[in-house]
This record gives sequence, C-alpha cells and structure tokens, in this order.
Amino acid sequence: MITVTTGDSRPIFRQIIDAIRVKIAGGELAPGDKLPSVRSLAMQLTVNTNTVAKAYAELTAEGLIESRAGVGVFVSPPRRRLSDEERERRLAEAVDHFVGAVATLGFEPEDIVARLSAVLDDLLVHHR
Amino acid sequence: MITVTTGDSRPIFRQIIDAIRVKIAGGELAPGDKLPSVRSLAMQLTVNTNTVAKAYAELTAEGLIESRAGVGVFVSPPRRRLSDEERERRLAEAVDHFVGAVATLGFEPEDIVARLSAVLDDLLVHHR
Amino acid sequence: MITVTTGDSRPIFRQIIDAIRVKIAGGELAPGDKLPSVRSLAMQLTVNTNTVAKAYAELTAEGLIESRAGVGVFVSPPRRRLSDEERERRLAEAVDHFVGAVATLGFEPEDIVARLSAVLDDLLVHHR
Amino acid sequence: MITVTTGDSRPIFRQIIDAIRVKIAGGELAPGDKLPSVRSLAMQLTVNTNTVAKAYAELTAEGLIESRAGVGVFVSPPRRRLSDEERERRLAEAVDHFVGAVATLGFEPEDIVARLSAVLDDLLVHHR
DNA sequence: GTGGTCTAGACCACG
DNA sequence: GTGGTCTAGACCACT
Repeated sequence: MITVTTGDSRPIFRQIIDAIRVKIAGGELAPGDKLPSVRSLAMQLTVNTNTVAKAYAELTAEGLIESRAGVGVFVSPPRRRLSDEERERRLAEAVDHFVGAVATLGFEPEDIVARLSAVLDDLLVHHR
Repeated sequence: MITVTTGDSRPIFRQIIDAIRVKIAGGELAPGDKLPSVRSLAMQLTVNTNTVAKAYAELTAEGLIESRAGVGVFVSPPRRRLSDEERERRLAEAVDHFVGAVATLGFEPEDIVARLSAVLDDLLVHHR
Repeated sequence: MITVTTGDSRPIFRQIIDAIRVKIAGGELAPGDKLPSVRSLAMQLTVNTNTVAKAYAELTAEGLIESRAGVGVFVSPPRRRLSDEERERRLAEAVDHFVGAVATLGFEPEDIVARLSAVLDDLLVHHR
Repeated sequence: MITVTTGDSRPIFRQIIDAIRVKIAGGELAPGDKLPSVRSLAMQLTVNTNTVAKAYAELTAEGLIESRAGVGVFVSPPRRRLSDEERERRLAEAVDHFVGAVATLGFEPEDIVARLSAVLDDLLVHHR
C-alpha cells in the first residue's frame, strides 16, 4: 500500500516513485508483479491520473517497471542500467543532501547512522 | 568557502543553506564567527542577492545565525530552536528521501551505511 | 531551429527530444548553451507548454541538459550516464527497429547504409 | 519462429509485423510459403488473436502477404505496393528515428554504420 | 520571467 | 479497460 503526504517536501509524483523504488528494492514487489493501474492508484491516493502516470513514466525510464499497453504495469527483471560513475555520483549526491538536512538537528551521529541502518537493513537485507 | 553547482538537484538557496549548516555542525564555523554579507557572498557565488538573502533568512529562522544591524551576520550560540517533534519529523523525512534515492542503485546496505557514517563522523565527531 | 511534423509517427515530445539530441551530438548545441525557454519553444512550435516541458524533463533525466529554476535550460557537460550493457542494448534495439522498418521497402542495402552513413557522419564527425 | 518481448518499446503487433518483414526480406519466408494461422500464431505467442490479426492486416495492406479464403495466409510474390513517395517517406522517417535514438549514446559513427551494415547485409544480400 | 507541479478533461493506441 | 499523449489553465518555487 502506497501513501502520500502533503506535509512531505517532495512532490506527490516523487513520493510515489520513491515508495515504489523501496518496495522493489525490498522485494515486496518482485519482477513480474503487477502494479495497480494508473487510474486505480490515482483514485486510491485521490490524485490526478496524470500524476500517477508521471511517476510510472519515470520508473519506466529507470528500467524498474515496464508497461504493456492495454494490459497494465509490471515490475521489470533487474538490470544494471547506470554506469558505475553515475551510480557513485547519485550516492554521493544523496549523502550530501542527507547530511545537509540533518547536520544541525542536534542528533548524535551514531543515532542517525543507527536509524538509517535499521531502515536500510530492514529493506535490503530482508530481501536476500 | 562555499560553492554551488548547477548539476545539483537542489535549488541554489538550499545548497547555500546546507553548506552553512554543515560548516556550523562541523565546527568550521563557530559561534560568534562572522559570515560574509549577503552582497559579498552573492557576488562570490555569482548568484542573485535575493537567493543568498533567502538562505540567510531560513538559517536565521532556524536559530543558526543572527544578523546584528549595521554590523553583519554571525553564527549564533548553539541552542535548540526547533521542537523535538519538528526535529524528529525532519530526520524521518531526510531518511525517507535518502532511502528512496539510493534504494535501487544496487549498493549493499553496509556500503551505504559505511559511506554515510564516514561523512557524518568526519563532520560531527571531529567537532566534539 | 526545431520543427515538429504531424505526419511523423513519433509523438511531438519525442520529436523534440530527438531533435535536441541530434543537435547536441552534432555540436550545434554545446555544453553551457542556453535552450529556448519552455514557453517560447512551445509558442514557436504552437504546442502546449507541458509538451515542451515533458521533452525537457526527459532530456534532463538523461543528463543531457540541466534546468536552473528561474533562469532557463542549458546543455550539460557530457558525462557517461549509462552502463556499457545499456548502451549496447539501446543500439541493438534501435538497429532492430530500423531494420524492421526498412526491410521490405525495396531499397538496396548499400543505399540504405550510404544514406544513414551520410547523416551520421554529417552530424557526428563534423563535430570533432 | 517469431518471438515477442515485453522489454521492447514497440507494441506487440508491430514486433510481429517487423519480424515477418525481416523474414520475408531475408528469404526465410519465400513467396508462396504458408504462414501460421492467426489463431495458432496467437496461441504460440500467447497474445490476443486481435493482435495477430492486426499485424496480418497491415502486412496484407503492404502487399507482403495475402489470405486465401478457407486455405490460409501466404507470402505474396514480390511487388511494389507502396508508391515511391511513400517508400522514401518511410526510409526518411526510419533514418530520423534511428539517428535520434543513437545520437547521444556515445558510439562512433563508423561503429554504428558497421553494426547496421552487418545486419542488413546478412539479411538482404544473403538473400540474393 | 523562468521552470515545476498538479488538475481536469479529452482523445488515441493497444490488447 | 489499459496506458500514452496532448491541451488548457492554474498555482507555486526560484532567481
């Protein structure tokens, strides 16, 4: 089940993208699985169909899902789409953004790392 | 020295905010230190003065810096301007964004955590 | 100057994407060059601004251009974004599609190759 | 043997059209040869019969195949059903699509041409 | 003025 | 019924 929050700083379509990415990474959505249709997800989230379609389009461009016209949207078999440099660049950027966001919140580094580690392990390790 | 890059997905004013936050958290900017004026920083970064002013405004609202009329802008003494709920909310949001961004990059959880841990420790622990 | 044709089987936004890709590959658009604004290109092509924005968004996702909010859209410095496998896969797919489209048109293979070669050389070699 | 793949950007009916075109151009399907019935091909590919029927309809319109009532579908004797203008238009469009798709993949023009040349020669020259 | 997001609604292509 | 494209128009964020 995907949820969107208006309080989140990310736009709706990006919240959808991130949520589905996490489900795929965690194995909750496996290759071949069918995603909810654009219209049904839009209704469930009470957003416009175009907003869901935009999220699905980006996930398709990333090679994570594929849509079969008239049939629906499905999780793709995994493939390495990005170069190592690009993957590295994106990780570095994500780290930079994260550090910039939490640097002055007053949490201990160990607490932050523990928090993140728990979430990541739960998602990715659980999958293996 | 702060730098802004066009390749970054964050808007310029946010890059400035994050960079100053990190400098403060890491001790590179200590309480009482003087920051460059809005105008001079804008000139140095070759961005609009409004952009720098916007960044300084948010940092002021967070209680990280304060401007003394006619004198300049200075790093504030450490204090908690944000409520615990707000701090928690921001951390949770940052974790969500980060996980959504790196979930499908294909890195091992340990590698991601190690990477982040190194950056955080370098910044925050070094400071204490 | 970019043009779109209603007779083309590609949707408008894809025609725009392909045209800009070719201009970038051919060096007609160099890194740092400014592209026409979303609104002005939309007006010139007499299409909706969303259509142009969609094309620009995909080119941004491909790393070919970057947009600076409030300033405009610019050609990015080149970087290798895709893995070798993905580049190879895309070339193979393009070749398959092309061959499927021209196989029974009755042209001689040499003529087809010569035609394509001329276009490619004009674009890519001219650039070096 | 024809195969369809979900990873391909073309709709299924177009994949079928292209595959049969290539087989005819390459001589693997010669004039007079019998094609599988709409139903049997649909069953073999596990696609809707409408999809195969649509592909056969377009191939018939192009004069490449013909159905003899109650007997089956057969490869037509070679003839030019398309006007020179239409053939030229299709070639030009195919070239445009191809160039747009590969322009920014980072391959050398010679490599692209060599690749395409090999496939075309293998198909068409071998046939003569 | 620039790009980004979202909505509403229409029409088409596909299966 | 499914996704894809396009339009029109609004509102927001950024500079």
